[in-house]
Amino acid sequence: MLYSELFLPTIREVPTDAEIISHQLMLRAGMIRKLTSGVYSYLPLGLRVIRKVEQIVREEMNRAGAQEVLMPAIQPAELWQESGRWSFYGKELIRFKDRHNRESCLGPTHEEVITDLVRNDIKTYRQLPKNLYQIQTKYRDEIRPRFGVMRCREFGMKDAYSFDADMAGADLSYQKMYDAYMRIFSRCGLVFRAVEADTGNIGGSSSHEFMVIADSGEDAVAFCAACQYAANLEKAEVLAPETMSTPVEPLPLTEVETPNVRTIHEVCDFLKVSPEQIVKTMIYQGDAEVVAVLVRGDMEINEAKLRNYLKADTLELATDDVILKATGAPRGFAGPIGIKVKVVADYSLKPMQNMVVGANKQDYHILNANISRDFKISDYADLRVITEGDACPRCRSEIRFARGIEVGHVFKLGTKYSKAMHAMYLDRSGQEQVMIMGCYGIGIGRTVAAAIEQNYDDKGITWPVPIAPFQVIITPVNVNEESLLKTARDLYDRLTADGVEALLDDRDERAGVKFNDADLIGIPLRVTVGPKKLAEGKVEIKIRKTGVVDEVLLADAPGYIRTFIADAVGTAS
RNA sequence: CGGGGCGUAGCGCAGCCUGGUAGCGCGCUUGCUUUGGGAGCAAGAUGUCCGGUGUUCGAAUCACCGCGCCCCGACCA
Repeated sequence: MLYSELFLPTIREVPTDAEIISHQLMLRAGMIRKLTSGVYSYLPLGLRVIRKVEQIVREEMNRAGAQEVLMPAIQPAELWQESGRWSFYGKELIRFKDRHNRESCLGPTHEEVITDLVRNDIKTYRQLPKNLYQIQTKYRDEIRPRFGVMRCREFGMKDAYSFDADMAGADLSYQKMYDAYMRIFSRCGLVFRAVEADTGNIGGSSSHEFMVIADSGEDAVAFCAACQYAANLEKAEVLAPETMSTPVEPLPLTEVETPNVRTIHEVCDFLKVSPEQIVKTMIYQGDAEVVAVLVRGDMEINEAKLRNYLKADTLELATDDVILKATGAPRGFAGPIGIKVKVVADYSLKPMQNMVVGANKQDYHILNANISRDFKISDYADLRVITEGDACPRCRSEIRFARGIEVGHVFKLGTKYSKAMHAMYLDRSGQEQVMIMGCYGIGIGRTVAAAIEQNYDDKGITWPVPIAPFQVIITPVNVNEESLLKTARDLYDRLTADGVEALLDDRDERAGVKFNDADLIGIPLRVTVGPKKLAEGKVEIKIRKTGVVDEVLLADAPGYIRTFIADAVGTAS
């Protein structure tokens, strides 16, 4: 490709509305342009990278035994009503009526369509297992699109769906996808971690997220410093305290006036106690029941855990009315003593003694509350958010936190969709059985953005070779010198003939401009064709990522370049 | 949806407070010079000042109503 013909508008200045580095660099490097909030066009350079990632995904999916299909973006409401998600999915689903007034939507994901496809044509265990995938555009009307291509309303996603006859088969399908994902993200040159995750509204029994470690990540990951354990914060298990603290003399229950003191912070200041002595009492409204949840004052309740514990579809903080009814006091003074709803406590309550609790009475708290003497707890459970320094639930070593970008997610769906939509098959004995499903997603554009978050410097992007838009850029320092341009052209022709993805910067620009553009767009190798070295029959080859410059005889350059690329691509895969 | 901010040339911004006929840098066009890390000189082109309504002799500037975008919170690949 000739640079002079490429549609590659680079920007020198940093666009102010781009907050994170990948967004800035994708704009500056002429990869993307925004059409409207959360909707982007890919320009030639950006699309080349997208295609590279897609190709890696395709190769690994095929290698894992999945088959590519392509499903529609337009989907009828009936399928979604059948699965129950038409009412459940919410505003994120872009709905519309066609000219015949039929309710439709733009697919945010394809469990319904694939399940419909499979149930119509797969009838027997002999046809199972199957794993079908597609790389297709998804539509989600995100509450707040942000970070450029990282979180947008229209985006490219690889989604795969497995169908198995039994659990053992489903587990194997899941493992194959898990392994394929490990290879995919490794090949993309990413530093990532597979973490245990909550299943969210896709549903199902278990799941892993593939997190690219980056400070700009929207997700927090808890991981063990010693073992392989890693989990999304909302999933990470917290162990019950092993040892009780040394018993102290229970002090008499004392009610104190705490005018307008509501938050943990205010209580600490007012009563001169530390948060560890306080019990936080939160009133939640589950599907049908109202519960009081207790956790130590310095800790946070994990609503995902609570929802799972209560087996509730919906869960939210109780309204002021409900709180008043349950406690007899306004928000801010709830406590377990005399409360009129079921009380569950996080394990963190177990060792606490002489605690500070709300008095269920406006402007009052109670000192020296003790479990069983003063109030009862109907159940203990793991209900809090893990904190840094907690014990690893697997090996009891120390938990640390990192930020991550979720680029992939694998779910064991079980029978959630196959049951609702009657995806059945006949087993060996002629009995009708429900298929066991799994689903597996990769955000293509997000993977590209994540790769930039991990591969850049002050000059621009430093692409990992396997996903670079071009492998080498050839820069004649002055195209008005015939010999330089001709040498560069010959080298370009030779490399292209060898199957190397080369870009020839034949623009009549100053060398500095070309060098800066080459650095910005991040091509792994730059061959500089200049008068000084050419007089010795040499060119310079600069490695973008390391900055290392090698002087190479012109005749040796193609070999040098092919070896470099083969090593880089080979090592990664 | 709640809270904050912004909207003036392709990009980055000033001008707005205190109303008086639109400006800077970069980029773009042409010419000459220059040519190994974002060149110099000269001459140019480019604006529904987000939109509407109002106030005023006069509105980018003041008021009201919209719209769009960005950032912070609940969602997710």
